[in-house]
Amino acid sequence: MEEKRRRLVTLRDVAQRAGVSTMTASKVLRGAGSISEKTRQKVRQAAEDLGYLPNSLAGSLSSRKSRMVAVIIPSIADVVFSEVLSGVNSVLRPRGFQTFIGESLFDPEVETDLLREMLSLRPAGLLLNGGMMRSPDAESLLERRNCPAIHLWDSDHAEHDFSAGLSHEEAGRLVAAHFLERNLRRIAYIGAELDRDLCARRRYLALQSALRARAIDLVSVACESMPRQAETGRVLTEKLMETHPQIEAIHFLNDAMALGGLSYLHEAGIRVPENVSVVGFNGTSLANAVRTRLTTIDVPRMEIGSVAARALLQMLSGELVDGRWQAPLRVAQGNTTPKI
Amino acid sequence: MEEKRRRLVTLRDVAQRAGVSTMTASKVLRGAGSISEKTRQKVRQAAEDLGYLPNSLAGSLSSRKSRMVAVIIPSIADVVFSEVLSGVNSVLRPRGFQTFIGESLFDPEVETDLLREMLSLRPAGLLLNGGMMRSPDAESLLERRNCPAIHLWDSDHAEHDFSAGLSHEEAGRLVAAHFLERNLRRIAYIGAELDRDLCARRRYLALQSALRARAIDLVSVACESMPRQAETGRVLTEKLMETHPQIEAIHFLNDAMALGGLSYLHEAGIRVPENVSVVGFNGTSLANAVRTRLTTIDVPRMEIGSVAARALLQMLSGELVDGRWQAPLRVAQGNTTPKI
DNA sequence: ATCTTCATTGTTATCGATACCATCCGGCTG
DNA sequence: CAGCCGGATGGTATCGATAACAATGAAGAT
Repeated sequence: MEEKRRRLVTLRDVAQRAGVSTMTASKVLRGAGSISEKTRQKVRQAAEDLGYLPNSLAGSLSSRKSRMVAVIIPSIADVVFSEVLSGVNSVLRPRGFQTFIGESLFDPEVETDLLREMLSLRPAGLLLNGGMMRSPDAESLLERRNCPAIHLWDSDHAEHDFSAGLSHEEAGRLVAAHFLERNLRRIAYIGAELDRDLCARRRYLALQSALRARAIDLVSVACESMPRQAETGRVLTEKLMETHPQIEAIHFLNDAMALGGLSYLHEAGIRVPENVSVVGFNGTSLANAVRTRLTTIDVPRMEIGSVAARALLQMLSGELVDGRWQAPLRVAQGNTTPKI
Repeated sequence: MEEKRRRLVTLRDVAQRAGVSTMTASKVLRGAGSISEKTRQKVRQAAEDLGYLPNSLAGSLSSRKSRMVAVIIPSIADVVFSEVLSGVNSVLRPRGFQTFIGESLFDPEVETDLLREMLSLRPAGLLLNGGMMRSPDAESLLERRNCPAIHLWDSDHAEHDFSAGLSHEEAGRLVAAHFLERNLRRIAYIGAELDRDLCARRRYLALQSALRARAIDLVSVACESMPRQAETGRVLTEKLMETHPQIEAIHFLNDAMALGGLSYLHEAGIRVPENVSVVGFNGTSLANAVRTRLTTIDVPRMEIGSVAARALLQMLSGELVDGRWQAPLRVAQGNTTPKI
């Protein structure tokens, strides 16, 4: 234990061993400035001999540059966001950037705290999940930031410097169109935590208003306090079918909830899609794994992440990126809605 | 853009505005030392007026302490690890620690790079996923670290300062016992990427050796290059049933692959569990969501994360934690294996 | 009235790097 | 041969905080 607390090797130690100044050693190890090949060798050798590990706290403080990128997403355990994250990582990691992940759990307070802590580390860039309530404190932190900020997941509103995501309104309309084309009229929506997830809410509202344009009322069964998981989908579907036995089609907040719903429908002897059609959202690998291939909206999650990351890199290299990138959306027809 | 590059407010600015020394301001904002209430007020007011955001790079450099914890897991997009991560976060976040996440993708090279970069940030602690190949460079980096390190996911071997995980050997034995109790004799294993995921491999080997003790040969169908997902499970199950049509039971690497397998069996008209029994691994929410409740091994993933995080906190506060924590395992009987 | 004493506040050095600029020196130009 | 040039190197200040200790001053003790 005592041994572990020993002072780590510093650049100065390396320089001394190589018989050069710290400045020279610094340049060699960063690959900056012009240094003779002989000196480079010496320094590199010394660094290796001593097992030198640079201290990037010191480096970043001094140069006022860092290779850390802060990312705030609602939930790590939700496949949807973790896949966006994978996309981000796949671009940033190979370029030597570290991503710093914060989990807001859809809570604006937590998000504000995270933002404060992360900005304290003076990251090179900021990736934020869109579609959340944002506290005034958070807004003011964002204004004071001195790094590019990119908005993920939501491209309906262009906030910050760049947005990469999908149009949740379009997604809602796509579902409406899908149902209408199939002459389904008695339609329901099942969701959860809509008070906090503004993106999901926007999909819901878009579906609702598209239906209302055809004089159709959308039945909604949502629970703010239950998790957005299969079990919740199951429970809410049961509740829906009891109160509205004549329903013909259900759109779920996500695929997991849709699967839960399917499982209830099956047990209740309700046939899909003959009696009830089901549409999920996300196009997760689940959707195809089950016996009944779920009709859902495919979202290119990895791509959203990688596009956002690339935009960030461009901004860091000085190019003035601006605007937004909108992911292409499509209905992936499974066999939980009738084919036409 | 120009505006964003302005110098941020420093502690000195705050101190000047409050009419005190930087040291005093520092103490107030950290809540250290003894400072009069009047001065505290002044400093806090000044900090708020200016929108002061501490620079933790400078703070950590100076105090040689940080509140960053580095975590390296194989994959963020895999629910299994992301749930462990959520457990970690749930403990560390409320205590003001930042987790720094690296994704190794089961690649030792990547892991080594990550380790180097993360240690460069001088984290307060290190959480590593067990059961991976580790390069010699990585080993030497680990030896030179000056922070506590904790092993996640694997508790068969106690490495580093503490391990929190499960016994993969026990898991393998549990599955063997489950099959044997049900008089299943023609048994197969389906997995992927076993060359890199040593934990999964250990489960497989434990199953194999437990069966061999009863003179039973385990049939194995594994593919190193395919992802450990539903689709792979489906494909490999098809392959298995073609070559070994007489098989009675299959254990899959994880629940997702098991679901893929179930979906194939169903389509091929093979009845579960009458003709073939299926056991997954993990106890993910999927397992219960589908019509056929999957028999699987329940692993308390969140708890593994939170136990590890608590152990880390204890070590940071000076208590000499040592040893390991082993997660309780149990077979969750679904209806993909016969009841007894 | 003088000396402690303790709470409060300030001074200086340092953490480990990089930025910026000065210096050195061998070779080339005129 | 002086003067200039540019590649190679080093010196010093600085980044923005904290550690360690010194200094201040008012209250209480003798």
